[in-house]
Amino acid sequence: MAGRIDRNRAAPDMRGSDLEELIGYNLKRAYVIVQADFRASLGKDGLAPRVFSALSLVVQFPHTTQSALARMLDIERSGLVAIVDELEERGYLARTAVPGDRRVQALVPTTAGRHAYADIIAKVHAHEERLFSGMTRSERQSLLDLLKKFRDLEGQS
Amino acid sequence: MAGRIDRNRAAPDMRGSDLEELIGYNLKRAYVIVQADFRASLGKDGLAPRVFSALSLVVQFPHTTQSALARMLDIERSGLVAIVDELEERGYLARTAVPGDRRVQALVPTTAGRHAYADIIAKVHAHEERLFSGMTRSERQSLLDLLKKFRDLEGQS
DNA sequence: TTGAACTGTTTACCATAATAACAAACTTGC
DNA sequence: GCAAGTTTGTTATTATGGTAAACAGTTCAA
Repeated sequence: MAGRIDRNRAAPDMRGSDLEELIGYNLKRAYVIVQADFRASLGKDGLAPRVFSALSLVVQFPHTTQSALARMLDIERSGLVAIVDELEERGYLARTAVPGDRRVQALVPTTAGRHAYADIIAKVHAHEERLFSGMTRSERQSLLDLLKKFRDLEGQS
Repeated sequence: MAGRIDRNRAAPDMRGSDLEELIGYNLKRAYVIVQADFRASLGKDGLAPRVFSALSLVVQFPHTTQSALARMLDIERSGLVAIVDELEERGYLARTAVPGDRRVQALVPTTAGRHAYADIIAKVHAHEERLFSGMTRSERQSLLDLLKKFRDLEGQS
């Protein structure tokens, strides 16, 4: 144990490092964990997080346009095309013509889409329940509230 | 205002949606905001977040190997090669031979690397200070603590 | 001493996203 | 009414960040 290079297989302890005290770094690490578990929970052929979030909004706010959806998700509308394509291919929504404006196509969930969403949101809730089971209800609520507060403060881009 | 499709340019209000109550979704949105501001704070030719985090650990834990560093950052060691290459090209660290094991190359920060890191960490602290200025000191500490607690619980992958 | 394991590395690949350009459709100012 | 500007959905291109598989050289353990 003298003068040897540390060659442990376990992750070395970084406690007290600058990194560990940065919110940004911890946010990223936490996000990676949650995202990986989300995917695992929805299975190999499950919806990717971004596709899920689009479906969620289409189910809860039917007849929104792609542009409006992109603004809600805060992504470019060009990026939404592939997401909507996938949801349409899965039969979860339809692009429907809007009388009065031939540019836009309102996004309408199908019955299958609403049913699939009900199943999926249940799995997602179970995933968060399991993943955060080591934290108390009030700790989870605090975390959620703090994240929302931060987004409210900085989100008016 | 009757029967018309919502065509506002501003981001529609998603308050009360399922998405807004998911920790994972809020985590991601917060992460995207912080990461974008991080990059903006370090400028066009500044270090990317992952390169910064590698430099941080090399400065604070000199003579670690690439494998150990990859475990600390929880990324694949193949992915670390390009990061270490960049830091070496910038003259911030050196790969040095380790007597007794010709496989490993200990990562040692240069004097320039330590000075650069001091500058950069100051900018990073200023960035977080500015970004979270809408939250009280104790709110920020709570957020940090909750994120660390979550990582501690789930991090033993 | 032979087989297993570890290190750094390259190559290939995948996922997520932004940017730029475009045609079609709509709106506005005159 | 009409020209100029704007919005919508779309494609193509590019950047980024990461994993997986394979490999040669080296070390370790039975």
